[in-house]
Amino acid sequence: MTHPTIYIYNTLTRKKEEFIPVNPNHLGLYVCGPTVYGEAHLGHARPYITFDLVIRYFQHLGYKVRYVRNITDVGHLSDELAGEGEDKIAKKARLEQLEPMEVVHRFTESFHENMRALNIKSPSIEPRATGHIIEQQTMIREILQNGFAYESNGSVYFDVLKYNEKHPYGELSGRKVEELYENTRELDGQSEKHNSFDFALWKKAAPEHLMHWPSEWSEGFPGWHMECSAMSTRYLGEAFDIHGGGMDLIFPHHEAEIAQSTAAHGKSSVRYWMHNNMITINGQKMGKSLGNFITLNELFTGNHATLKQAYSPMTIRFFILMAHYRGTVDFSNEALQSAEKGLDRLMKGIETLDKIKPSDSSTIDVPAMREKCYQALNDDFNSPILISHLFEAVKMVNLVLVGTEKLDATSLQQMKQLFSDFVIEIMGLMPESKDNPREGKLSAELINFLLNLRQDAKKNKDWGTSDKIRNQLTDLGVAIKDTKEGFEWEWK
RNA sequence: GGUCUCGUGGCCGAGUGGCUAGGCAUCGGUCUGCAAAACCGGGUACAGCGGUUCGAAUCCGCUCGAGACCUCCA
Repeated sequence: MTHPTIYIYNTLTRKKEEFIPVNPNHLGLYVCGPTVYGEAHLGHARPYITFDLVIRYFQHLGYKVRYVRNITDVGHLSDELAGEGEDKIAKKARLEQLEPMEVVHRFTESFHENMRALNIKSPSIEPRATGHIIEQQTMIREILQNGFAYESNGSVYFDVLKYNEKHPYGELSGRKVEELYENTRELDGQSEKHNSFDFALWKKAAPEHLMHWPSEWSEGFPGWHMECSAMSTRYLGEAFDIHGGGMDLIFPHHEAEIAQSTAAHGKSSVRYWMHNNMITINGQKMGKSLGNFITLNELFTGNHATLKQAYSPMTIRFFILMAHYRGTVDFSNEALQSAEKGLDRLMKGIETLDKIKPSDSSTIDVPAMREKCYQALNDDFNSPILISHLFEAVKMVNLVLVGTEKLDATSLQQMKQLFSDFVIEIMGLMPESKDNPREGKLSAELINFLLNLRQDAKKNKDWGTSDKIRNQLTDLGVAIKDTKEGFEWEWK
């Protein structure tokens, strides 16, 4: 099977590179998943939607995809005080008087619900850090044996200086070890480390620490960056195609991953590093630490002071796809509303296709449009360009309906396939049924009855009655659209 | 302070040397009893200054402004 050439921007080289899979016709992709200690917010949606587009496109092209996205349920320190830092999850658990695994379970479920709502495909494997302690310990041993780590007071640290003698440290983030000397902040508990920029592979647990496992070094827990190295190797091998995640993970997380893998196996396992940019709000990064985030559930319900209305999952999805993944996206009600209307226009275009009767001839070159769509995606997954082509297609469809353009049976079928492939399958945009919260008070039959009554009134030029029905129903939340044939309506 | 990114029409957001991106809003038109909805169409923007070039939003320099990373972060 031959595939089109895909160009991917590789963070490592800072340019677009031709994608060549490690194994022909296969894609191995690892994406850093969430730390499940709180509800997912809008910022979390971005990488998972971005890489959902990636896997959907590769699958569309016929690649066999193995997509691994982890759940971090242990390990990342929450305090700046590295020495006394406690696990984020353990901390939350203590605050809420819950077992750590209870917290993990709750927010994992919530995360999954959000992902499902956004029509994000489930990964092939969703490994958990706590389920791979053995693998992480094994890898730590390899790094120790290769001389790139040292034990100190029950903890194991990565020896950045020693590593840097043989392999360049800082390639991905563009940092140099000499600069790290100047720029790394002095933290407590640094005495165990040879250098401030050394990072923990294994951490000895404090007595009150709830999550810990036995090891030859200490009763403790794995360091911040081990899980991704260990689990990506376990499920994708020592060389795989793409590793993705948010830009904020480049340093130190992904830099550390490269160092760990190289220290253990002699080479980095990743061919292409892909990083999505951040979502901003008022020009600032949306994030937990700044407290300026809006959770996905809040978006879906409109239940947040900043929100002027609720935004459906597909609106969020479309909003994110309207920008290229490497640019920032600034949140605003105006931008979301614009996305909502744009999406509506796109989906209406698909509905319009079903109303079209094929002509004898065609004035539209559908295969050429399709080719343009492929080109957009092949160029580093340029979804905004793809969307602009699809809007062109919508315009064509509308012009066919009006009679300005023509589609024969073959072209009509090709056009339907175009939308089905690119909108539904690849971009993952699903038609959404509008909520009808007033259904309890108003039934569809009753509305139809009233509108038929209005039709009769209109025939008799009884505009008073006709407008009264229209105005009343409008006030009750029914959007009436008069058409040539009669009327249509929907919940507003 | 160090490293890096960005500044596009009312708003969002593509585009990297010459060819109308697109969406939302607005305005005009079609349709309609009037509306609404829908559809069609118009408007030529690229922070400022200087340079390279036949030609720059696109390359180079400077200035101003915004942001990211350097600590957990998607």
